[in-house]
Amino acid sequence: MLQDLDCRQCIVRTSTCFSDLMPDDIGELVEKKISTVYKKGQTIFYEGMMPTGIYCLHSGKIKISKRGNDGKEQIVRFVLEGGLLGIRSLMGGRKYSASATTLEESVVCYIDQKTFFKLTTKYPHISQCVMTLICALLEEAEAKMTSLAQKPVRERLAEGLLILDELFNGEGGCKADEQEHALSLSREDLANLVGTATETVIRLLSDFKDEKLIEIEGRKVILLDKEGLKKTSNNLP
Amino acid sequence: MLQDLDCRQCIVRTSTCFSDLMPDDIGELVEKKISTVYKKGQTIFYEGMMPTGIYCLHSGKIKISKRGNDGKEQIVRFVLEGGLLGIRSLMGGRKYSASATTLEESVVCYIDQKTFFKLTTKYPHISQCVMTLICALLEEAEAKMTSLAQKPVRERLAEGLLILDELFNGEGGCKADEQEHALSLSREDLANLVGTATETVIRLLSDFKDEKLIEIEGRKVILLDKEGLKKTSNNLP
DNA sequence: CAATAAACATGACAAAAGTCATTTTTTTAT
DNA sequence: ATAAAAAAATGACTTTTGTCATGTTTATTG
Repeated sequence: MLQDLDCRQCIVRTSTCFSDLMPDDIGELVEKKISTVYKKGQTIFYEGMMPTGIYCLHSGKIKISKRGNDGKEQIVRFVLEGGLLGIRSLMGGRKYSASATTLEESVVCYIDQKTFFKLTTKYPHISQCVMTLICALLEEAEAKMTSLAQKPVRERLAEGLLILDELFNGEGGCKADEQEHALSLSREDLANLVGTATETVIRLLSDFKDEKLIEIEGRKVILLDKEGLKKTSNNLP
Repeated sequence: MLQDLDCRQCIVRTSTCFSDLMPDDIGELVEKKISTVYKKGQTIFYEGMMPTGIYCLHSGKIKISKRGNDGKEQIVRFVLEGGLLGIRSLMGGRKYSASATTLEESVVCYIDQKTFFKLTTKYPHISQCVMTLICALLEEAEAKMTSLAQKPVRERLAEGLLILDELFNGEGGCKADEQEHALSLSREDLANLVGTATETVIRLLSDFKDEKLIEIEGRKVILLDKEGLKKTSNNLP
């Protein structure tokens, strides 16, 4: 557990709904928040639990995933540095419908619901901001539903790679020359994101490699030809 | 266009977020709302348009659907009597990401955004209620994503039939004896809901009939054995 | 630094689901 | 009521995708 994080400097404040707070309220956050370091692969909350507050991702990367009826994992979305976790469930007053697991070492701050709701009451723009956030998530979820329902795996995988690159490697994704950036999800995670079997992902990745769309270096996938991937994802233009 | 609908009596008020309004505000709604009768198959708004207000479904049934990249339709959800249409897009300040089309003759009331936002400002419980609504939609969307990604078509179709029955034939669905109630979506709509080809739906429905799970009367589908359908949907318990 | 486990890769095969062609039935409109 | 159109049904066939078995490489850890 970390005690010395100062919310004043935190990326969560600059990138999400907690901007424009008065000094006293930030002070309360600094006191009340509980910061924890999670190692890669640890779970912050589990599907089925009742939320008691929200989590802010100070640093790291997190996957949000559900389990289907046969216990198979489905990755629903990712949360990056500066993002919020578990607001949907808290605001909706319902159990977590998915679990949150770190993809790499991450620092997460917990804010109990009382403190959080005190803020939303005092600052209506927070609620407004959260609403906008959730609306965007719903729009994305519906797009993904359509993809899963209509596209063959090959197209979904190409689409998934592009989305991951955009997400993990910043706006515009990874530049062609700065290839240090690369996707390092396991094949299994990739399969659970795209909705297919691990073996199918592996086969398709090596197809993509043959077609010079990507480069494979161990577990890392480097996107070589994004235009080509876009075409094979069937997302025009 | 209808002029004589009185919002005081409207099911939209009793079933959604517009309860507890002061008489004057209801009066304004009665004046400002624009009511329109849509015939079966007509579209209320199209994907890509910018919302200018919200729609309330006074009576009828509506499908909300997107088009995939190949133009194929994907049904995203349904709205029934008393429901709201297009709030997600209006609140999120974004274009409609799906279209709304009637499944039967429907009466729809339009409320322009100015009037609507005046109400949300005056009555915070409306925003709160809309938030809860959208959170529920997101939870459903994520469940459906998982279904589409993981379940074979047969299971999804059984699940779909049960959901439709629950939705269209009231809580607990259609009783075994009152078989006047029945699903009357076209096979194509069913396919676009479940994410498969029309022929596959037809074949599976006739399998279900052979297995005495359903009865087929022309285009109508009557659920005979809901327990059995639940089993074949693989949703336990 | 071995030893063990985990992740990745590939082949062979089976099952699931889609496509296309054609026929039958139902609905709609004249 | 009847013609025309739309929806439903069925068959034959192909493609896609999943599963299982097995080998190989890469990480982890005592």
